[in-house]
Amino acid sequence: MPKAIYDHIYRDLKEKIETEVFGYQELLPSEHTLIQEYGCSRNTVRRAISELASGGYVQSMQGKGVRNIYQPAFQTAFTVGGIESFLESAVRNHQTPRTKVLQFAELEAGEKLSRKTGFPLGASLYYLQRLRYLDDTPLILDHNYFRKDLIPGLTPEIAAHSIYEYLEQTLGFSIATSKRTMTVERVTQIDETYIEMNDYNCMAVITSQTFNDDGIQFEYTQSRHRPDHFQFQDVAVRKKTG
Amino acid sequence: MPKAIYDHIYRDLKEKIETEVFGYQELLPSEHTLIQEYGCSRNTVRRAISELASGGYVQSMQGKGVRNIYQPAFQTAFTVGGIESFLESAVRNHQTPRTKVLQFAELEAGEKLSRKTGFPLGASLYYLQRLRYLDDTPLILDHNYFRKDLIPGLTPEIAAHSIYEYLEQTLGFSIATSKRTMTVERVTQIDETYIEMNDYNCMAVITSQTFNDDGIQFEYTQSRHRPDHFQFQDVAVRKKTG
DNA sequence: GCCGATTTGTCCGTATGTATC
DNA sequence: CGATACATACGGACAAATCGG
Repeated sequence: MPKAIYDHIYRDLKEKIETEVFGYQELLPSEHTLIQEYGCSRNTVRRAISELASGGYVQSMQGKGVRNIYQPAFQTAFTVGGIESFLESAVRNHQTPRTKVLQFAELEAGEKLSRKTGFPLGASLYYLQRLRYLDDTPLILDHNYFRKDLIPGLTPEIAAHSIYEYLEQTLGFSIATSKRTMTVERVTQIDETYIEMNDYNCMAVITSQTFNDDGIQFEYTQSRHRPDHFQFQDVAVRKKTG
Repeated sequence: MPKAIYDHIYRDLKEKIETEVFGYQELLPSEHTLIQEYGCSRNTVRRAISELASGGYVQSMQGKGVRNIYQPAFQTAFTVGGIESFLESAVRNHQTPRTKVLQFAELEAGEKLSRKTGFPLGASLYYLQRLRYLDDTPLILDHNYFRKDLIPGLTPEIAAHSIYEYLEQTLGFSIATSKRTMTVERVTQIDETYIEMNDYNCMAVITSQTFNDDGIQFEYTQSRHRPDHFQFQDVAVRKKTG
């Protein structure tokens, strides 16, 4: 719960951009002006602007100003921007989520699994298979591996609701960084068993390693999406070559 | 070409992480120590660390330190992290790139095209269709739209080499922000004409809008990849809910 | 549990450089 | 050329979280 000043300014400017108080291609007020408006230091204003820039809202131009590059018409519904649980994403998109736990097992990370997941050799893991429904249509098949020692008391009931909520609310444990890889893979027997593929022979696959706020990896997940309901957005900023 | 101090520190620490001078899960030297080592201010050190964090190299923990979360074994070859041209990406992955220009046309942005691409209504555009080979195998089919007024003198010959290089080297014009969307779509007739699909009936599609350093969108591209050679990596950081 | 030392997080004010207009 | 705007960097202050004694 950041009540930091820079975060307040960030949210305020973001909202003004989203509601088109500042139009597309317009310049934002100068740093000097914003300092007056918010009654804070230059660093604080700059931090807020810098976060807007990394989110693709604005672009700073030395000597010129800060341009709004946010196009409201391009904001599509089903996004997977930051770290977001299935439940949170569904709610944000006004969809009804449901989860069916297909498998709930415990196992140990052998050499092969350790190399694949990034968990230390011999780690005790939960393995879950979960089918995710949106508005009663099965669309996503998840294979989750969690470190057992970091998630005490995980049950199929919790897994059917929201593991992230359990982590954050009950265990007071927060998610910090997630490294993800997106690929396209052929459908498997299991995919076809649970998901109506409509002739698609591929799945959109997100493989992720997730770290808690101590920098310890507690999750490895392969999330297999039906292609026609998959979308992933991203903003990249070019590094100056030097 | 940033010769900024923070960038020097960033690169230095990044290399020490990549070459395992700092091991996975270890703590980096404290800010205080780094200040001594580099003989600079705390803000400068913090900026370097902050960039490492957003790249998924480290994670800061208040009161504890900064943990290295970089796993060398997980660095796969074919990545599409930041903004990178086809040519640059191929070189980085030690592959031989080749481009064949299939179409080179000029057209005007009508209402439909304007809505699709984000270009202003009536803008004069170049439309290109390009087939991209890696090690002599056709793998990617690009549909590019460029704003003609921003890219004077574009020719099929330039398009066959590298448009980005032309922009940066010849026009002295730099790329700043790119907004991208990844989806999976069914193969089209055109895809199948040029790319050997091996029974795949989908393509991995990256749709991107790219802005120059004046914050003006100069490009809209749909890049269609054969699934078995597509991979996209990403690092996300969880925002504290508040 | 308390306290002090350490470490990161936030914020301020200022100075100087660079690019634009 | 001077004025404006963003970029980099410094040094200092205080807060918050952690850790060891």
